[in-house]
Amino acid sequence: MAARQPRVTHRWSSKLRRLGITALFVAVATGLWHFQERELRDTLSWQGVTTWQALTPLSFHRVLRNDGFLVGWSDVRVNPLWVSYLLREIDDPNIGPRPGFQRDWRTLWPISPESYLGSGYDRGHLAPNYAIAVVHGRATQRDTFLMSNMSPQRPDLNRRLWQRLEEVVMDHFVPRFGTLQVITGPVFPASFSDNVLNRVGLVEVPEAFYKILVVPGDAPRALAFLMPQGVAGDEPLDAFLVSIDELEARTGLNFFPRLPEAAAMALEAEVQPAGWGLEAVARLPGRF
DNA sequence: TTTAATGT
Repeated sequence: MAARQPRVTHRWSSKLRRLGITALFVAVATGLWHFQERELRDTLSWQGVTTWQALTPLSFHRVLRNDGFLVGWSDVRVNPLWVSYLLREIDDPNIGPRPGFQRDWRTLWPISPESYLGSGYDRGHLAPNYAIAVVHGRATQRDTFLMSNMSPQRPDLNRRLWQRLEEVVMDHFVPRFGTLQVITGPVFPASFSDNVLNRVGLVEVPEAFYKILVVPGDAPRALAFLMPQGVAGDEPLDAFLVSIDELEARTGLNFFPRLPEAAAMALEAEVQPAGWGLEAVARLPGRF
C-alpha cells in the first residue's frame, strides 16, 4: 500500500513537468511570433499593418506573411482583402519567367488554380508578378502566384487598365520617388446578400479594385485609385482617383492604423494628385 | 531587358 504512493506522485509530477515544458514552448513560440510580426511591421508596412475599423464577420481577416508582401486573408469572402508591399528602385532588373499558379494551403478553403476555368474571370494578381519579382527576387515572385494572392478580375480590367496602372507605378512613380508603399485589394458590393452567390468556385467576385500608393516620410504623399470590373481598358488612369477615406468607407478597413489623427486627416480626406505627374502617363497605351 | 492571362 505504502509503496504505491510515490509512484502515483511520480506519475503526476512527470505529467506536470511535460505540461510545463509545453507551456514554456508555447510562450516562447508566441513571443517569437509577435517579435516577427513587429519586425515585419517595421520592414514591410508604413504606419502599421492594415486592420479593420469594426470587428465584423465581413471585415475579419488574418495576415498571411510572405517574404516580400503581406496578405490580409478573409475566410468569409475567400479573398485577400488587402495585400501590402514596398517597392524601391532596382538598377539592373533580372527576373525569371512566370511561374505557375499554386494552391496555398494556409487558406481555410481549398482553392485550386483550375477553379477559375471557364468562369470568364482572370486569376488577377493583387501583389503583381513583375514588380515583386524585380524588387524582392525569385522566391517571392513564386509567392505572388499563390491562389491566396488572386481575385477574380474581368480580362479588360486585368490585362488593360490594371496592367497600365501597375506599369506606371513601376516605371514612373518608383523612379520619381525612390520608395513606394502599395496597398491593393478588392471592393465588394454593399449588400452581402446580393453578392453571396456571385462566386468563382468558392471565391466571391468583387465589383471593383483599389490601389493605394504612399511615398513614406515626414511629409507623406498618397494617391488612391478605384477601378470597377466593367471598364473598357483604355480609359485615362486619372479618371479613377478617389480619396483614402472613400476606400475605407467602401472596404471597412483602416489602412494606416498607426498614423496619428491629424496626419490621417491631411493624407486621407482629399484627392491630392499634385506632384505625381500623373497627367503625363495617364493615357499611355497598354502592352496587350 | 520587360510588366497578363486564357485556351489549345
